Amino acid sequence: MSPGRPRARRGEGAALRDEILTAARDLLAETGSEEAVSVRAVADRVGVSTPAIYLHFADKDALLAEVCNQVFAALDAAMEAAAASAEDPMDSLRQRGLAYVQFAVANPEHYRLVMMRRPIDVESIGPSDAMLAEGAFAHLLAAIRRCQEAGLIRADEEPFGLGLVLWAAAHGIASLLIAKPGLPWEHAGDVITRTIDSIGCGLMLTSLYPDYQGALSSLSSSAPPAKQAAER
Amino acid sequence: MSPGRPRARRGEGAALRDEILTAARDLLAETGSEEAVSVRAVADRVGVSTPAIYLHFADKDALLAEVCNQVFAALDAAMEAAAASAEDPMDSLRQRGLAYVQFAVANPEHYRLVMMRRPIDVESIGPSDAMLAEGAFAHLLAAIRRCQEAGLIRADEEPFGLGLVLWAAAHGIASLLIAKPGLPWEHAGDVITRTIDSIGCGLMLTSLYPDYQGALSSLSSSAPPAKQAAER
DNA sequence: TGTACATCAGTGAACGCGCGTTCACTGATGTAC
DNA sequence: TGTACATCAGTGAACGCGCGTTCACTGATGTAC
Repeated sequence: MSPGRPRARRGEGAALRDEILTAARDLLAETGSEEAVSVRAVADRVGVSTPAIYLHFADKDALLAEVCNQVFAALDAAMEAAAASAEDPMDSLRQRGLAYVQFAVANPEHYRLVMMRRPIDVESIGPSDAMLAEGAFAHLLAAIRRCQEAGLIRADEEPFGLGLVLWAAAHGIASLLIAKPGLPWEHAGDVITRTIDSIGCGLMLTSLYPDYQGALSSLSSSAPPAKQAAER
Repeated sequence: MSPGRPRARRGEGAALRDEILTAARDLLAETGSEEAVSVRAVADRVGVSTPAIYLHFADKDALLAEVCNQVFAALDAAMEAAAASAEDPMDSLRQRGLAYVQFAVANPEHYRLVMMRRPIDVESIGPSDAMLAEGAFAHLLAAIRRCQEAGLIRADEEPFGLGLVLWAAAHGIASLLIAKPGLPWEHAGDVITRTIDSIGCGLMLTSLYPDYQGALSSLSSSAPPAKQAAER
């Protein structure tokens, strides 16, 4: 910190705030460890003394909360970009799922921060109201509604419930990839597409056919001879 | 620690080891926070001085590793018990999934410890070799094979890949419930069964019908009029 | 145009805290002779 | 049967560390008169 960075001009103190947030994000990415993101480490990386952080954030939690908001925004942007190239409403859900997992794998410690942490405030914390109200989840719900309007999912289904199902499915793969990198993920791509296909087509089936068991077994009567293959 | 617990007899020092493990598990459950499980806190709860822990465990990591093993064993036991009452091989998978999520919700901090932690050792750690070799995952693979033998899933599918899909699906719900308790989970049960049904029947469909898209649309031609419902 | 002064954007040093771990020790228990 | 002694199962005090946060301060920047 010997030479240090130049002191900001009168009205430009807020510029440091952005640098602090960027430093925190970079530290997460480079160290791959939330513990490495201490107030001291962030200040050091910016080239500023430790107490300077407190000129811009009330405390460490406030700093991390703002990082969370930025990560959620980036996740949303990634999913929207992927969905833009979708061919139809159902493919839009699929592309979102793929983009979700890819984002998590590309930014594991960021993902861990926003989706795998113990909630600080057990009561009040929805999953960051911003995410629900205008973020990635809201966009997912809109995509589900478009599927309903296209007749691909029953219109009397509650989009919120379906959204949770899809979110949980994508989150399952993403967080398992992050928490258990030692698993033999050679065919991780297969697991992802397989899950998405299963969930997607299972969703359509159970949604279009309340009696999906019957539909399935009527299909099974003309199914390929899986049993014989098993008996080889 | 003033009166303390009686000192163990000559050959009985190992009894303290079990008490330490139990104390660590109880602390996790009661505080709901891994940070609360310090070597000091564990020793205090057992009624023993802090260095006494080191007579039975090389360091804190070794202690936590043993707790992990116990939690994995308990998870396996819960799933096996649930599967015992299954009606058929497919229902066995379903019961395992339900039991998995129930275990996680009932023991959130234990689940977090074994399934949501950053891996200590990035390289060597498989997901605890014990789990893969003889634990819950191995039992899941066996259950999948029984489905294949019954002709419910194609025999030429790789059970390991399907196992990952199912594990990820259950883990998705479990870890989302734990990490985001603030979400409106009023119908958590619906999300669970909905996911299990979707995955299960999607798995059967995509597995029995490589051309599941065709099968789905042939079904769709005789589908209930979802489109009209959407147009009301 | 010059100067006193308020304010803004920081700094350096220190606070108390809890942590994992180590060290030198103690005292009861059992065993060898 | 008695006693010296090795060992086992611990204890008490202390180590250094990094953490979040606070306090009193400094010095450049702009403004009022």
